[in-house]
Amino acid sequence: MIDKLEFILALAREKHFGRAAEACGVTQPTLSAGVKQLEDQMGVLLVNRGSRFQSFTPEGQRVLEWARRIVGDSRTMREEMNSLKHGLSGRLRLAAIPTALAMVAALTTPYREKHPNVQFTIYSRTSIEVLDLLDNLEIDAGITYVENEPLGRVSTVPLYREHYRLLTSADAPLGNRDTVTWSEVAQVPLCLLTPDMQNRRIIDRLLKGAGGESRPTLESDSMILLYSHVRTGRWASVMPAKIADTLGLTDTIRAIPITQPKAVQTIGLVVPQREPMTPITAALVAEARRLAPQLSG
Amino acid sequence: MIDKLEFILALAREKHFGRAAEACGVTQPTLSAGVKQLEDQMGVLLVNRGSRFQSFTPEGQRVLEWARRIVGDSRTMREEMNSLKHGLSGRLRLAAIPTALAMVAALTTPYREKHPNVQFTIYSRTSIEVLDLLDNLEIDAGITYVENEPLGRVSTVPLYREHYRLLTSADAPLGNRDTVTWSEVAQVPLCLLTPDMQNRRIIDRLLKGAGGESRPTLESDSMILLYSHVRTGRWASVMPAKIADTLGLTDTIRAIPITQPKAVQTIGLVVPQREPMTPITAALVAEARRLAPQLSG
DNA sequence: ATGGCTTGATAGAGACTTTCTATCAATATT
DNA sequence: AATATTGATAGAAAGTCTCTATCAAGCCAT
Repeated sequence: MIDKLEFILALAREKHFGRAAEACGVTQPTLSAGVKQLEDQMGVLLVNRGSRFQSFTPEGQRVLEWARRIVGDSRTMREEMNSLKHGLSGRLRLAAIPTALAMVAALTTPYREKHPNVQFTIYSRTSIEVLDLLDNLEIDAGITYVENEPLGRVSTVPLYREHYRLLTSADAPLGNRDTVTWSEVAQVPLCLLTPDMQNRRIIDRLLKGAGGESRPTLESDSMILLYSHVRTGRWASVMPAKIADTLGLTDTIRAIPITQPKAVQTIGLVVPQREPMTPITAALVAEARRLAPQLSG
Repeated sequence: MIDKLEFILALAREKHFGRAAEACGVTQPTLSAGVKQLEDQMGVLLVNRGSRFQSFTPEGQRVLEWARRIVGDSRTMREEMNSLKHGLSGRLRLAAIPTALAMVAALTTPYREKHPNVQFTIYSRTSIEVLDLLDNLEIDAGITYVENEPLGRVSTVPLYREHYRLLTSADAPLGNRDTVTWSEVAQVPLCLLTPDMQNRRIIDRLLKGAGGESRPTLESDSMILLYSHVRTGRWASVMPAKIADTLGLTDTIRAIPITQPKAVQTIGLVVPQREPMTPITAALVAEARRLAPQLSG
C-alpha cells in the first residue's frame, strides 16, 4: 500500500510512467499496475491518461497530498527507529540556492562534529526547485529566501541576512570607492546568475528601482563561474556579502558595500511542516537555531 | 505495511496476540508473523513477551504512535475518496458518557437530515473509555467532559453546560422545595452512577465539598436504570438538567435545581486532533458548532 | 498520408509473500 | 503434578507481485 503511494509521488515528480517506474526501481508495467490498483481500491480515477500521462484528476491530487503525508510519516518512523538503534545515522539531503552554498559549511561542520555517522548530499538549486524537492520528499531540508515568495507548507528558521556587494577589480571604474549606490552599479556591465534564480530577480528589481536596467554581460547558474570571471579583473558582479567573503578576496578584487537603498534579504532553513521531524532533520534545525545568532552579523 | 501497523494497534487495545488477531480478522500466527516482520524491518524489538504479551518496548510505543497516525491518515484518505464518489456515506462511530446520551439525538437528527446515507453506531462509555476508543481509532468522535481531566491529543467543541438537579418524588423530604443546596442533597439516600463514571466523581466531590459524604443506596452504569428507580417515587438521584428534562417528568417526580455552590460542567464533542478530518467527522463537528449556541441555554 | 518512435496497457510465467492449519514449548493456574 | 493458556514455529496452499514480451494508440517527421 505505502509503496503504491510512493508510485504516485514518483509519478507526480516525473509526469511519466516509465521514468517514475525507474525512479522507484521497478518496471513500467509494475508501476502502471500499482497505480491501477490504487484506482480500483479507491474506486476513482487518479490519473488522466490518453496514451501518455496527462495530469492527475482532482481525486488524484488529493491522494497525492495524502501520499506525501503518509509516505513521509512512514519514512520518519523508520528513521526514528534507526536512530534509536544506531544513534543518529543515515543521509541528510539538502538543497540550497547558489548564493547560500558558501554558508552551508557553517551548518554541516558543527553538525558532523556532533553526529559523525550522518552523511550529506547537497544540491544547488533555484529557490523554486528547493521547495519542489521538499514537497516531493526528495530532500530533508532546504536553504533559501524565507520572506519574498510564497513558501507553502514548510517551517522556517532564519539563518542570516543577505547584504549586497559590488565585486570588481580595484582599478576598474568605481573600484576605489568605499560604498556605491544601486544606480551606480546599474552603469557597470555585470556577471549575474540566470533569471530563474531568485537572487537575480531580486537584483533586477533593485537595479530597476534605481532607474537602471539589468543587462548582464554574462549569466550563469554557477557562483564559481561568476567568481572566476570577476577574478580575472576584467568583469564585475553583484554578490551577497557572505559568499564574497567566503570566496576570499585578493588584493586586486574588492567587495564594495552597495547602499541606497540598503537591500537586505533573509535567508533561512526550510523544513517540511510536520511533527515530529525525522531525527536527522530535527538535529539540523537545532543546529540552525544555534547558528543563527552568530551569523546574523 | 499498513496492515502490519493495524496489527500493532489491535495489539495495543487487546494486549493479547490471539484476541488482536481475531479483531483483525486473521489467525494468531499471521499476526505474530506480522509483528515480527515489523520488528525485523525496524531492527528493534517492539513487544516484550515472555510466553505471553507483556508490554510494548519504548520503541514499540513510538511505533504505536506512528501507527495511530499512519493508519488514521490512510483511513481518512479512503473515506475522503469514498465521499467524493458517493457523497457522504459510511458509518459514524460515536461514544458518549451516559449523562450526555440524551442529547446525542440533537446532534444525530439534523446530521441525518443533511446526510441520509451515513449510519450511526453509538456507544455508552465512561469518559476515560471514550478517550481510549478515540486514541485507538475505534470511534470517530466522543462526547464527554472537556474541562476537568486531561484529554490528550484531541480537539474539542463545547456543546453545553451541565447543571445539576435533585430528582425526587414530590412527597419525599425536600420534594416541595424550589431549590436545594448540596449540603441538603448530601442528607438524602441517592441512586448514582458507578464510581468509574466521571459524573459520579464530580458529584462525590460536590457532596464532600458541602460537608456530606457520598453513600449512594444504589449504583449503576445505566441512566435508564437510575431513572426507573426514581420514577417509582421511592428513590432519589442527582442528574444533569438536560437528561432530566429529556427523560420527561411526571406530576409526582420533580427536578429541583441544586444551588450553593452552583456547579457547572462543560460537555463537548471530542475528535482526534488531526488535519484534515474524515469528511464524516468534519460534518459532525460542523453540526456541533451549529448546535452549541442553541443548547447552551 | 505513412512509417518510425514514444508511451502506457495487457498477458502470461515465475518468484516471492502471505496466510492458513497443525503442533510445540513455555509459563500460569488449579 | 495436571491442565489450560499463550505465543512461536513448520510446512503446505493460496495469493500477490514483478518481470519479460508484446500490443495499440497517439505523435512526429518526412
